[in-house]
Amino acid sequence: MKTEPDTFSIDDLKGLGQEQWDGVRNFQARNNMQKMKKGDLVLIHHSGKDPAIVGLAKVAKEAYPDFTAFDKNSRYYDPKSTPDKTVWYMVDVEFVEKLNRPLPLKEIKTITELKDMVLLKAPRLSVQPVAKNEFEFIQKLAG
DNA sequence: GCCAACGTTGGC
DNA sequence: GCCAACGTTGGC
Repeated sequence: MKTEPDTFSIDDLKGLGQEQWDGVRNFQARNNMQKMKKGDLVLIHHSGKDPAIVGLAKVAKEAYPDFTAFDKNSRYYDPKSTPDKTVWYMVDVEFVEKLNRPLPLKEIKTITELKDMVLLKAPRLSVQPVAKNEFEFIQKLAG
């Protein structure tokens, strides 16, 4: 899962312990969230300045309606989604750990084992699948 | 249903 | 700050 550290960083998640991953307004990303199961591990990636995979989280609650879409005052308000007919969903994410060594995007690009990562092919997709071998490789490298 | 225009994201 | 990639919108 990607996030802008200026908006919500791994340290923010660490401080809160757990948080609702709201504001996802992209169908592909939403579909990926709906596939998540409680306990699934999640890599957290910072986008923007110094893009890097920075930490680990896990799914604390499976997909449920993102109510910020119903709130006219929310920056994530979307009239397409109503309580009766929900379009957007979110999951709850729980902090697990920060990587001992954040893995910069620049470095990911040079690693053969990680060359097929969705992160490199669809940099704009905010919730994306990670292959098992990719995940294990990153854990071993940066854990 | 297609496609141009536009806005947003994210890497550099 | 720029630009490429991509998703969404709206006119036809």
